[in-house]
Amino acid sequence: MPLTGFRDFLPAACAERNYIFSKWREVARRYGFVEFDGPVLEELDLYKKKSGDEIVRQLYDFIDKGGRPVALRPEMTPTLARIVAAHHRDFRKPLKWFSIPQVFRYERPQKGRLREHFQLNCDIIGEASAEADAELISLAIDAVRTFGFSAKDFVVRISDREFWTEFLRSERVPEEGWEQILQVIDKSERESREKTCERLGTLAEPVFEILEKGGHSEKLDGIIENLRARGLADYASVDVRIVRGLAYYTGTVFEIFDRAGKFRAIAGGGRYDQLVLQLSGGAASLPALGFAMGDVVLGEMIRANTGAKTQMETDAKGDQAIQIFAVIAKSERRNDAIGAVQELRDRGWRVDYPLSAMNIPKQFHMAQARGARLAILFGDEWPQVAVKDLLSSEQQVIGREQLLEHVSRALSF
RNA sequence: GUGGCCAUAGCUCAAUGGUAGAGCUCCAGAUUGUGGUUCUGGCUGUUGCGGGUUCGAGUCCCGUUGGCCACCCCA
Repeated sequence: MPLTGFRDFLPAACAERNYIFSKWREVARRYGFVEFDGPVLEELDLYKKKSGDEIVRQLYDFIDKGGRPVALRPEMTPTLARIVAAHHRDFRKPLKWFSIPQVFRYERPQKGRLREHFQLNCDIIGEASAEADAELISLAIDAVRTFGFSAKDFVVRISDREFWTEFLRSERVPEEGWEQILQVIDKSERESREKTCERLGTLAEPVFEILEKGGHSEKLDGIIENLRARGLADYASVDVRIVRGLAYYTGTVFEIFDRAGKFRAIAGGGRYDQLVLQLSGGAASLPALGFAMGDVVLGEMIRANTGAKTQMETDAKGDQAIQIFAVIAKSERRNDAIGAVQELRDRGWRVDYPLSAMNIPKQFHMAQARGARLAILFGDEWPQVAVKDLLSSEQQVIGREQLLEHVSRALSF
C-alpha cells in the first residue's frame, strides 16, 4: 500500500493520467504557452515568507541531511516567481508559461483531496492589462471544455480583490484589517448569515447589500465583454463572493466550479502583481497572474460523466494497446519471427510476441488481450506468413518480403 | 487537529456465536496451426493487527492501524 494520501498509478490509471496531461498540454500550446518545470523540493522559507503560518501547518516539510529546512512544493507559483525573478531578462515579455507539477500538502485526505496531486499551472507574466486576465481565463475554460464539458456543466466565477479593497478604503477600514475581512467574505457562502454578520460588525450591512445586489466593477465587466467576443460568455459570471484564500492575490481572482455543485473547485487563480517583486528582493517588478487546475477533482468529474469517461477510457486503452502480435506457430520459426518483429518496430509499429513457447490458441488470446489489430503467423507457410486481421478475422498468406508493405497498408486507416 | 462509518482471497461481496464460501480475475487443460463464446480443473486467506469475553469469535467488547466521508483549511 502507498502512504496515506498517495496514489499508485497502475497501467490503466497511468494511461488515464497521460490522457489528462496530453489534453492539458495541447490546450496550453494552442494558447501559445511554453512548458517549464522546477524542483519538487524547495527551501522552506520560499513558502513561509509569503504564505504565513496557517499554510506552513499543511506543508510537507522536513530537515534534510544538511540541516536545511525544506518543503515539498505545495503549489507552483512561488517556484515560478523565483525562477522568473532570476531569469526574466532572458525572455521577451509577456511570458506565457505552463507546467504540470506534482504538488504536496500534509493533511487528512478526503474526497477530491489527497496529499499529492498533479495540476496544470498556467501563468502570464509581465502584462498588466485586463486582456491578459481574459486570455488566461479563456485558457482555463478551454482546459475543461477539452474533456467534453460545456457551459451547462461548469462555470468560472470571476471576482476582483481591488473591488473589495476600494470598498474597504471608502469605509475607512485600516489596511491591517483587510485580509481578515476578505476571509470572512470568502467564507460567507459556507457559513450562516448570522455568523458572517457577527464577524463583519458594522460592515455587515454594506457588505450584504453588495453581495445581494451582485457587485461588479468596470474591470470585471470588461473581462466578461472580452469573453463574449470569444463566444465564451456563457462559461463565466461575475461573482464578488470569490476572494480566494491565498494572501498574495492582488486583483482579479476566479474559481471554476461544476454547475451541479457536487465537487470541490476544479480550478482557481488570479493576479499576483507584487509576488515577483517580493521574491526578487525588489530587483524585478513584474505584474503576473495564473491559475492551477488539479487532476483529482477533474478526474472525478470526468468519471461522473458518461461521455467524458468513455472518451478517456477509449483513449487510455488505445494508449496501452499494441498494433501487431507475432504468433510463433513452429518453434523453428522463432528467429524468423523476431527478425520481422525488429523490422516492424524499426518502422515505428508497436509490436509484441511470446517470450516463451506456448500453444497457438493462447498466442491468439494474448494478441487479442493486448489490443493487437494484426496477428502475423510464422509457421508451415514459411517463407510465407499468414497475416490475420483480428477485427475482421480475415487472413491472407503473403511472402515474407511483402510484410512491411502489407502491414502499413492494413494499418493505415 | 476533531468526529462518523467501515475493514473477510488480487477485485466485488457472502457466512442465526458452532470446522471460512461464491462470482470475477489469474494460471492450466478440453483444442499438440488460429482469438472473442463455452466447459473442466487449479492457486491465494494468520477474516487488517493486538488483547479480552466464551466450551467455541469472521461474528460480541477494548485498543491499535488503515480506508472512506464530513469538519478545520484550501495550494
